Amino acid sequence: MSKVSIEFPDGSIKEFEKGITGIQVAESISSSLKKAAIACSIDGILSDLSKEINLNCKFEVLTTKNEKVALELIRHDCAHIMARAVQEIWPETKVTIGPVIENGWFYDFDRDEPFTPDDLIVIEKKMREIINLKDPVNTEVWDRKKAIDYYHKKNEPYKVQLVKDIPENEQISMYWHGHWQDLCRGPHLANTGQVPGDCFKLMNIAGAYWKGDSNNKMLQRIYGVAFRNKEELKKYLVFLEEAKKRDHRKIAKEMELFHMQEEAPGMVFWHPNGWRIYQILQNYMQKELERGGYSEVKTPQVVGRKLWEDSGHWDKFQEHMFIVEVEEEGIKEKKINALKPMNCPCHIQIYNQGIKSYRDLPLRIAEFGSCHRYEPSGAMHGIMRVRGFVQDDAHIFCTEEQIEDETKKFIELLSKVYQDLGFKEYKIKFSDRPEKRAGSDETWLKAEEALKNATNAAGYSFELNPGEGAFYGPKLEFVLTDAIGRDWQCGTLQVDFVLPNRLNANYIAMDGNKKNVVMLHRAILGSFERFIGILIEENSGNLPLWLAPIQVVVASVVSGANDYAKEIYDNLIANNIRVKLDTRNEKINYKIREHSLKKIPRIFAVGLREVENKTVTVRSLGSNNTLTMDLFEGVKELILNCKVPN
RNA sequence: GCCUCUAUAGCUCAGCUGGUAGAGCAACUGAUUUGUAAUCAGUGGGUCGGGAGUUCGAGUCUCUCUGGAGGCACCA
Repeated sequence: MSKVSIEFPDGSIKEFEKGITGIQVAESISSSLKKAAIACSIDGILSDLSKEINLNCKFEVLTTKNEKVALELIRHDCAHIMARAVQEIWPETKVTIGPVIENGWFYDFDRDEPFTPDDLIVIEKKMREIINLKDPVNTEVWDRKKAIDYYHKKNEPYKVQLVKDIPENEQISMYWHGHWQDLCRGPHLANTGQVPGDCFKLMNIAGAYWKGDSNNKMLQRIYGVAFRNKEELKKYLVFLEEAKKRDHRKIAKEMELFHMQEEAPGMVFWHPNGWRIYQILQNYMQKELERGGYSEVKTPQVVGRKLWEDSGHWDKFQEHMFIVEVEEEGIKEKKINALKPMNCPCHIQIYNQGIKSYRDLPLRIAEFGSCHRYEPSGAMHGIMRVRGFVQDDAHIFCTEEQIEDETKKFIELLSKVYQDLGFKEYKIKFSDRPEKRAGSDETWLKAEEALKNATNAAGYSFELNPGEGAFYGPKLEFVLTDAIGRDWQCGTLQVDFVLPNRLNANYIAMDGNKKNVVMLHRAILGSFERFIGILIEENSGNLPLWLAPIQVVVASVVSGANDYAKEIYDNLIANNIRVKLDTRNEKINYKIREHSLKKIPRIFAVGLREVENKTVTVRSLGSNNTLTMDLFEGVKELILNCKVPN
């Protein structure tokens, strides 16, 4: 009998008899090479191990070296096992797709009855039963027509559609474990028993449109998470619990930052503490913008319909604007206005006052622009996505030649600001032309190239986000994540050749001819609301001193120290420190606990010892140690640490 | 907007299969002068998100509206 040689990832090569099955291979190798999951690669195409091996092939064995792949396979097979479980319990259920995602998988089903949270428990139980069957996995490549007929007979209309959508040059690969069948390109574990039965959990049920299109039927999606072992699963679930504690909506209550209520959905009622943070941020941004060569302006809230029609926003976003109708004297028809959903057309109005020369460019117009958008009810999320918000908006009017330099300057400014605010890492995404757009392809190409080249020239890399650009131009997105890892676009830079043309924003070029100006839309924070939300979650509410609404509490230990405490308080007030005085007749433990829960970064505790020695005992949030220092030194140190970054 | 879930005192939550609401914290009053994450005692506070229905009777069941959560879709 002839032999096959198999190369393992650790470099070793072993010979096996031809015809050996993948499982036999797995069983014959040392446990260090063997992991729960094992897959093989034949001619570079990953396939399952249960297939007989008759060729010389290169194995990819999933050892600890390749944990990532192993985990992918576990999650992938969990999706199949879950779909099988669902169909075994509710045979009328139609299956659709079930990909691996971060931390787990989901599978979309079509079934008339909705799944309930209790059903998840039942499904989980069934999944464990299936795992215990250790059904071997089989795959076969099928002819397209055969597959379509098969799914027709089986009454799986979604699978028929999926097969039809597979490109002509791709194989139709069919997959079985036991008698249960699915359409899948693989790869898979050798048998269902290789999924550790205690390392997955079904998380939640959600609606999702077939093919992601809201015109299609809504399917029922079940999300699950899976890990290599019980400990990792537990770790993940603990992480989720911890992340909930960092939720900005929860912390905002604890710190008394803001509230929202039924009468104004999606609008923020800022309380003194929250408004403090807001103002500190705004003052900081103002200073940075001033230094960056921007001029601040203020434009109207209510603007007539015509301007939005001219800009193209009316056409695309009409239903998402707050419309203000006014009955004007002597005019029969009501005048239709919109609460401004953005600032760009207004800034162009300022630009358009008077004739601009190339010598005026680049012209940077900034506004802390209050905007209102009638967001769909399901889109709103705490203060991260709201209907009334303020952008740190600016538009840079420049020539084509200036795009690169302005992009570079902008990214530098943005990274400085993010650094100052404690964000060392952020994703940059590049979004190019969407399906529905204004402007010619030629214009788009020009804009996309300009933005890409400028970003590259500035030394930054980005990931592609195809088709996600604004309707008037491509954009760079600067993405931060919240406590549970959801992405939020904060900063943005957009190149726009379209709006200046629609709204006649021109300049006189060096050669004396009139030219359309180029407009760069940009924001660093994005909106104060979203950014503050992210800031809270990033820090669990423990803001750096310069951003904290209350920086320090002076707390007396006994009433005999109250006068001294007041003296320190006055001193700090005079030094512009945001300070509170606590001379209540309470134990110092009580005061420490209360102020710590409110996330106040520093506590100055003073008792009779401090009165006598003219000292303060300083406690920093999160530290169990206290430090007694000379009063003068203590105040000096505090003032130094409260300084706004420069 | 769509799917699922959810809404009980200021906050966090309990209230089983329907019999007109409970706890802790907070608040208020009094006592306590206290050394780094809760001092003690007492008092007040809700008609159970709004509306309708079923029922002798609804916080508890049904419908509907509104808000919120998790997704999907959307995101100028």
